Amino acid sequence: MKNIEIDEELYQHIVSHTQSIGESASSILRRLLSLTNGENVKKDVKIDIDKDDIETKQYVVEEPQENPAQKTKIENVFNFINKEELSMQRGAVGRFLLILAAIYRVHKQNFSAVNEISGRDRLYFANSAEELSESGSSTKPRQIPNSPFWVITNSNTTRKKMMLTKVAVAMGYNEIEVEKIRELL
Amino acid sequence: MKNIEIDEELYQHIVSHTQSIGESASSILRRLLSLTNGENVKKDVKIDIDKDDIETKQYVVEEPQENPAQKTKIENVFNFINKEELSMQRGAVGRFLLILAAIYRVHKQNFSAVNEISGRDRLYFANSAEELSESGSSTKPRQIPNSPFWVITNSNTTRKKMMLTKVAVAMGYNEIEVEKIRELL
DNA sequence: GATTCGATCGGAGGGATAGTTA
DNA sequence: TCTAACTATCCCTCCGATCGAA
Repeated sequence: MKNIEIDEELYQHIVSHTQSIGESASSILRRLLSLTNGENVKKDVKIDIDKDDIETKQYVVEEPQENPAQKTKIENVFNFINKEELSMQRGAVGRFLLILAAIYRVHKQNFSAVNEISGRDRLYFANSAEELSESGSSTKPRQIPNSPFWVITNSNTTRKKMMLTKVAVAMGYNEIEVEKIRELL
Repeated sequence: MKNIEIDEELYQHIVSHTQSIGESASSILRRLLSLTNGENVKKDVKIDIDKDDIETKQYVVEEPQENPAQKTKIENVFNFINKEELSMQRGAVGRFLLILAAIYRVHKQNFSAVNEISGRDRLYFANSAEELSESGSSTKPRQIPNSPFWVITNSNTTRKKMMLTKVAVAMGYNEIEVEKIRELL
């Protein structure tokens, strides 16, 4: 649980959308932000069970699709990638960030695994610009759009591709899928 | 100010939509909940003007009266403008081109009127990079995306806004609409 | 003078490649 | 020592504020 500070007016706005006695701020906000059930369910049981159980639960809750577990996965990533937008970027950095943002959207839950990916002495990913700046010089940290994650940007395109590869692998993609992702850069 | 307690996941969701360094929870939430006005607006102009002026400004800028012809026109332009895409551009040039591209899409027929818009000795618009290059030095011509038109790009932001204004006027927009367009930059 | 306009030039971003380290 | 992996310097391009010109 986290505490955040909001202004009076916003508070009243949230309160006014209460739909049941004793409803929590999280619950109201989730409804207002359309972040309903799916994620709720996982959250609600976290208190009682351990990590592994949660994973199991998730699979139950998530799409019970047949075979194409991988197929839907890659399609999801590409659903969040606007080819037009990608090709519009003036350099590899823009594309890099867009691809990472797409992967983040699809893998919010375990995206933090990217924090394990790093170079010999520089960090590659972190949750703040500072951490990255401190791990090397001129690392040029950039925030992955709409995510709390940051990446290092000072590297050649080859290394950016390697980084993408590692991220894709960490998210569980297979060789072919990884190749597709890396080719987007 | 009020404090509310929310779950970890919801917290991450909110954080991930931060759009500026040090942005407050209220500000992010207001954006996500489309509660634009209120404190946000006031904040943005606080530096320059006093409270009374703010109130006035707000009322003026709000509500674009219902005048069917104008309404549909402005809606058309905005249909072709992806706010996300705009805010993603790293500089004014990117936004400038995107806005012009949107106007072009809506006003293909008489867009060539922009060729009349020019500076003291430089051309501002033309149908080729060469024409623009020849009319001045380091004019940095860029093609308006998905159009046969080119614009000069070497100018300060103020001038780019003026150029947008002239284009909007040439396309027949009224004062309020022009202001909305120029504010996109 | 006052104002508008042009384009130079300082600054930031991008990323290949020279240099460093294991 | 040689090589592979990694870092970050440094050159190039883009941006656009600023200041000189008209």
